Amino acid sequence: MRKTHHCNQLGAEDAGSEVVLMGWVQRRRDHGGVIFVDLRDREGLTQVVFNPDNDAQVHAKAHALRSEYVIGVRGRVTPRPEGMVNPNLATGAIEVMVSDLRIFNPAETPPFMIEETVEVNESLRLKHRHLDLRRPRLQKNIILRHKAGAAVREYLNGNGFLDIETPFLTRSTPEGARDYLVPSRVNPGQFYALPQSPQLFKQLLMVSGFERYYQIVRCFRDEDLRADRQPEFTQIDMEMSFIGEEDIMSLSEGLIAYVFQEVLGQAIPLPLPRLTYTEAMDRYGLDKPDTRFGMELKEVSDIVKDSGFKVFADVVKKGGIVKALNAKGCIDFSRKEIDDLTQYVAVYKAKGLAWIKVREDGWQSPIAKFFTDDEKARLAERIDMAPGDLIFFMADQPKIANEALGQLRNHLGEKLKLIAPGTFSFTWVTHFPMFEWDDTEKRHEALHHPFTAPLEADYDLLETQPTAVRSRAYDLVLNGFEIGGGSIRIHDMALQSRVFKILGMNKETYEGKFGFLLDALQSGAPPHGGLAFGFDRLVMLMCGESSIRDVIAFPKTQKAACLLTGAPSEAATVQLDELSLRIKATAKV
RNA sequence: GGGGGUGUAGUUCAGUUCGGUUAGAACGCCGGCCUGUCACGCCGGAGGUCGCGAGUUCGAGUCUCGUCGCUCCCGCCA
Repeated sequence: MRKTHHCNQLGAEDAGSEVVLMGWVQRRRDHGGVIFVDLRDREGLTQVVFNPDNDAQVHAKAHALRSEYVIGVRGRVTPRPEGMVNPNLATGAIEVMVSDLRIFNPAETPPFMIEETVEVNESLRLKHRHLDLRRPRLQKNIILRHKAGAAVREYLNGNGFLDIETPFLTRSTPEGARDYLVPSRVNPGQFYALPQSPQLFKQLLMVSGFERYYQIVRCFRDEDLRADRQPEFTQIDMEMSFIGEEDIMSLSEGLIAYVFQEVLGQAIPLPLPRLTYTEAMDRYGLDKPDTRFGMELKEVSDIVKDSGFKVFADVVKKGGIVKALNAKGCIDFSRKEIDDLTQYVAVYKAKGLAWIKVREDGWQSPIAKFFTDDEKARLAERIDMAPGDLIFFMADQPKIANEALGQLRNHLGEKLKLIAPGTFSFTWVTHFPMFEWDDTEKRHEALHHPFTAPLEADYDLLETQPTAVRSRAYDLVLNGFEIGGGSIRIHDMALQSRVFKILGMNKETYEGKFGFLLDALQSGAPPHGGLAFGFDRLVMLMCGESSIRDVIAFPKTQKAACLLTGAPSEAATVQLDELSLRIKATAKV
């Protein structure tokens, strides 16, 4: 018996032919006489029929069938009787009259139904992931993921990129995320690190002259998990030589457009819109703006800086900003709803949330009395107030005010249903700052990574005013998610050394950690740059999912555990001995 | 490390407000009947460590404390 068709293939035109189908019993409907079985494989469902008049022996055998039994059937494709066609099924015009049945394997009753209709607790799904993966949603997601990966390879192969593998057992580097460490047996007391990304290797491949590299590659970061963050995740990693921002951005856009066209049949108009980091922060408060809806932020610091409202005036005097968000037509928000929103922004360290309800006959607001008529008029114009509007104000240091109001904007966009389902809204964000001052560590940190090139126009500011230096980094944002990011790299040893110094690394430190990179930069390094896409996030958005767990075949829980295999687990003493490791007594077992 | 949500039958949930008889429903499962169903139908049945552990109480699914899992978020994530 050999499978001749998938369960989505047969139609009226196949009537009369003898076929063999194999798959799982989705559902059985036993009428005492005739028995119907919906047979499922990865492609679809076909109704197969056991009729005692046709073959009493096979019919008797079919009584034993239960959900998820794995069977093979041989039979004749038959048009369904008049009025029995099922329009909801791709193969609904026909059925297969079974003449031979093989039960390859019976199955226990599954812990949850293998169908879409029930939402099942996620820990149960993860424990029985092999069963969860049988369900239509994950089947669809995993297949879409495959198609997206295939399209990526097609596009990059066709554009002169070489797929080159890089090591997983590599060296721990300072900065960035916490590394996953792997002890070395042959070098007691020493460790490899799993790569947070193949960053340095791909730069070295450019130095080696490969010109265009890509890899769909696993990366590892030992940080706390989120709906869009797993400890191991997949990047589409790319690097190119002899190029600038424009080259890599247009190539990346082309890749995205190709993938969306091939996988979803969706045309993405190019070029994609661009925002500078400054514009993004100004208009959306976030460096990964959700551009699927408007409701942009407006800064009003200049209007309120001398106002009688001390909270606003003082914030501006201390270098802070005051920004406003106009929730159009939301005047009917209750006191409780506004309180809830205040709670919402408090998560982002906002100290309060001032508001104004714009009525036909004037403002209703706890803060209205503090403003002069002139200030009111200017605010009304700046914020585009109209009767029925609800205005929110945030006054704080720029970082907090932007973050809190930007998150509030996203929250309201969802709450007010301003986002049309199925929308894909891309934007580039460019000209990120090079450095950020870390107040805890009392030093500058690279916003992107230490190998990102500064904008040439800002070289002079490197030592004098590091936080004003803009970088040649760019992120690609889709629906408020950072789905990709990259930069033009430093290909000059002297410049790289200056950047390391600003990051607070002395010569010994960076030569010890990155000596191999500095050597490479002096060995004839071409100008180069690249970009990496978060493949899981991209696929998640393409699938319309809200967690990357739903596009990863075997994901981990928030505690970084695999409920299917039971990883992580304790190691045997013999193994630890071989690795010269001992577990601290204080470690929780 | 912190904050929120959640855990009751195989599954999804109700019951918890205000402690009180034998913890319910739907789906699934098992058995019987049924020859045109496709979420088949009808009849019958089984199935519970109320996450776990303490405590309060005459009595705890319900109250208190602790603990564990899952989840969302903050911190963290070059």
